[in-house]
Amino acid sequence: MAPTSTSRSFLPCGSRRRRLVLKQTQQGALQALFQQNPYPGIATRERLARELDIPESRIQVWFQNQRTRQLRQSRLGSAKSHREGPSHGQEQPPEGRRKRTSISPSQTSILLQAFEKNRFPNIATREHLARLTGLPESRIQVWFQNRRARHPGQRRSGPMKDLEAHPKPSPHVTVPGEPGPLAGVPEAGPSGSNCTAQCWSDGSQLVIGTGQAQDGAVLQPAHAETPGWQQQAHPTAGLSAVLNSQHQPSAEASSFLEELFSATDMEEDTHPFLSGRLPQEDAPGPLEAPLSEEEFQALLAMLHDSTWPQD
DNA sequence: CCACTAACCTAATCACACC
DNA sequence: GGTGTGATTAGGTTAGTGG
Repeated sequence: MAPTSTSRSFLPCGSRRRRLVLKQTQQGALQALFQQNPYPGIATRERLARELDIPESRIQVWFQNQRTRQLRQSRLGSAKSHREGPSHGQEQPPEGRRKRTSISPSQTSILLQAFEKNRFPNIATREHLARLTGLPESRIQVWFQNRRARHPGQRRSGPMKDLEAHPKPSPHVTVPGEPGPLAGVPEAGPSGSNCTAQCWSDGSQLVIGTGQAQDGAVLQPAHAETPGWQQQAHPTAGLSAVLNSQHQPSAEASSFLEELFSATDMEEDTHPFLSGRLPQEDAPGPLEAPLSEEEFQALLAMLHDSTWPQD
């Protein structure tokens, strides 16, 4: 792993999820549970999520980080006597995993389009995709991770562009055909030198500040996880059914894809949603203004054509 | 300024569905 | 059994928070 000299120094403000600050009580509860079981299954994580009012994906991340911390600690302390590996000597059988999410062809299509434009979507983009697809943001994130891992250089039609647009020099991997850490991205400098403001008015309207082409993508603020419909993980819930019935390409889809596709070198979306705090947990809300599948596909095709002329 | 840690990443692997 | 892909893991890096 290269030390990422170039790193994501250009990571714009707002490219990450808002950092969660855990309360004492939340910390305590998590710690307590961690002692009992450092590898909680989906059911436990969901329960914790409800009880602590923290998105399940954040709980998952917290446990990941916590395990890392503890391993590191125990290694530093007593370089021995600590078994590594997930088994951790817990007697309880491993809890169930999250139910496999089934992603429909139309959802996949949306994700693929986004992927081809930007392999490293930031939180706002992921949230948007979550809305468009009806999938939880955390699943979108995982989808992109898997996709990047399995289709490193995959570039169906955007030759160079894609490369130059590479949002963020990947920390390590350099794939054949991959731009490598630099990619000549006109980065704006680390300290948000370039983060020209735009406002986000909670509705659906946003005003972009003087963005440059690269930052042209317009994005919504990052709302954290997506609770409501996200009951998907519930063992009893028929996820696919929910998804299929829920996923309806909406007007929102078109506007987002428009943004997505118009930002030719879009790369990492550099739009902060400055204005203070965002509502802590904001469900994406139901998809609105549905389009028919055909309309949506037509729209996609149209957008595709208009933005990938060279293919 | 600096330590801590949430968020994010890759790489490897497991798990499951489908052929 | 092979393939594709979602889920999870370890472990590393980045960047926000708070002392």
